[in-house]
Amino acid sequence: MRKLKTERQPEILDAALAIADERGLDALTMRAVAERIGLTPMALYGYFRNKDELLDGLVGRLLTTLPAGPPSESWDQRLSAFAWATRRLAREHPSVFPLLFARPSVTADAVRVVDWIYQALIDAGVPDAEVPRIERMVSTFVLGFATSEANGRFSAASHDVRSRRGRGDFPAHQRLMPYLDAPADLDAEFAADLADLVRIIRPA
Amino acid sequence: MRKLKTERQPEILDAALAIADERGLDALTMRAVAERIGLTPMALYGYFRNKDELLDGLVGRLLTTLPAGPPSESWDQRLSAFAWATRRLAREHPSVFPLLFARPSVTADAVRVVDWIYQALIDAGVPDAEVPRIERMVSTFVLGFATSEANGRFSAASHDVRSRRGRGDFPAHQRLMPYLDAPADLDAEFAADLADLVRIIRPA
DNA sequence: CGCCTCAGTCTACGGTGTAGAGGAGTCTAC
DNA sequence: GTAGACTCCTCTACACCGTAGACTGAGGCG
Repeated sequence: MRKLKTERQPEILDAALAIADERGLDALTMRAVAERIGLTPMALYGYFRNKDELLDGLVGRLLTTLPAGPPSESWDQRLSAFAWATRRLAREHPSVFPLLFARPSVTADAVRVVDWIYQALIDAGVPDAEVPRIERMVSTFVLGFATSEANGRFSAASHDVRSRRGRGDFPAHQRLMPYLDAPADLDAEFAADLADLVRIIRPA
Repeated sequence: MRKLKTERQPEILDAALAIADERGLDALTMRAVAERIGLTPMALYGYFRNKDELLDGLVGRLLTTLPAGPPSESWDQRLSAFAWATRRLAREHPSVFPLLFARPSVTADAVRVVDWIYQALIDAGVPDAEVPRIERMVSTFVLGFATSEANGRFSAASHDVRSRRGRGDFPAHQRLMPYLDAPADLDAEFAADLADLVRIIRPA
C-alpha cells in the first residue's frame, strides 16, 4: 500500500494527543492509540506509514492550532500573540510539545508559522537579509522557553541547592539564595524576556 | 541492592556515549552498552538503577566537560566562552545533546554550571534580583540554539519551500527567497545572537 | 456470476527494559 | 581450614514494543 488513507487521520491524532496528555509520551504506543479508537494496531498503518509519521502528524496538528494574528495588528502585537500562543500550547500539551523541538518539521504547517513571523519582522523594519536570523533567534527562544517549562527545567533547583548550602560549593547560589527560594513568576518572566527581544528587533 | 557501585560508572558512560555518537540515540540500549564493555545487560543495574538514571549520568558527564572560565577573564569573555563550549558540545555529540533539554537535571554538575553563569552576570552588574531570570534566558537561548542545530531544525527549509513557490502560499518566504537559498553561516549567526544578548545584559 | 478494491484483522518476529534467582570469587572470623 | 557473608555478575524469563506479511469479509462493478 503506497497511498495513505486520510479520512480518519484527525481521529487518530486526537486519540494520540489525548493519550499523551493523559499518560505521557511513553504511553503513546501504536497499540494504545488503536485500542482507543477501537481498531487493531495494524489498522493505523493505513493512515501513517509508521510511528514517526504519526508523531509528525501530531506536531503538525499542534502547529495548526497556532492562530494567525490578523494583519491589522501591529508587528509586535502579532509577534507577542504568537509567542504567548506557543507557550499556552506547551502548557496544554507538555508531553507532546518537546516534539516540536525534536523534529525538523519542514511541513507546510511549520512553514506557514515561520511565514507569519517573517512578515511581522519585515513589518518591524528588520532588513530582509537579517530576517531569517532574527526569526531563528526568536523562535529558538520561544520554543526553548516553552519546552523548558514543559519538562520542568525551570523548577525545583533551589530545593536541591539548599541541601548543599553551608559548604562553599556554589558561592553565587548562596548570594542569590533569597531570590532562588521563591518560585519564579514565569508569566512575568516570559513577558520581560519578550520585551527584551522586542528591544533587539526594534530598529535603532 | 540499594546502594549503587560507582567504580565502573565512567567506563559505562563512555561506552554509552560512544554508541550514541556512532549509531544514534535509538541504538543506545542497555544490551548494546553491556556488550560494548563485555558484560551482560543486567550487570549495568548494579551501577544505574535503570536506563533513565544512566541517561542522567550521561547528561552529567557532558556537563562536566564544560570548562569553567578562569575568573581572571571579563564577564562577557566567560559568558561567551561558556556559550561556544556548549555549542561545540552539541556538535560533538548531536544525538545525546538534546537530553540536556529534555531532563530537568538538577544534579550538582548542572548547578555548578549555573553558578558560573550567575557569577558572570553578577560581575556584569546585573541586579541580584534579575540574575536568575537572565540566567534562564541566556541558557535557554544557548541550549535551544545548540539543540536546534543538533537535530537539524535550522536546515533544509528552503529546499522544501522552493517546491511550493509559484503558489502564493507563503508571501514572506517568496520575498526573502534570495536569503533563504544559501545555507546560513551558523557560526556568524551564533556570534551575532550572542552579541545581541550581551547588549541586553550590559547595564544601561 | 467472477473479480477487484478496500478496511481492517490475525499471527508472528525480533527487539526492548528489567525483575528475580542464583552462581562464582574473594574477604573475614573463628 | 573452613564457614559464612559480601560483591559482582550471569541466566532465564516476562511483558511490552513497532511492524512485516498474510488473510478475511464486505461492497462495487463488469
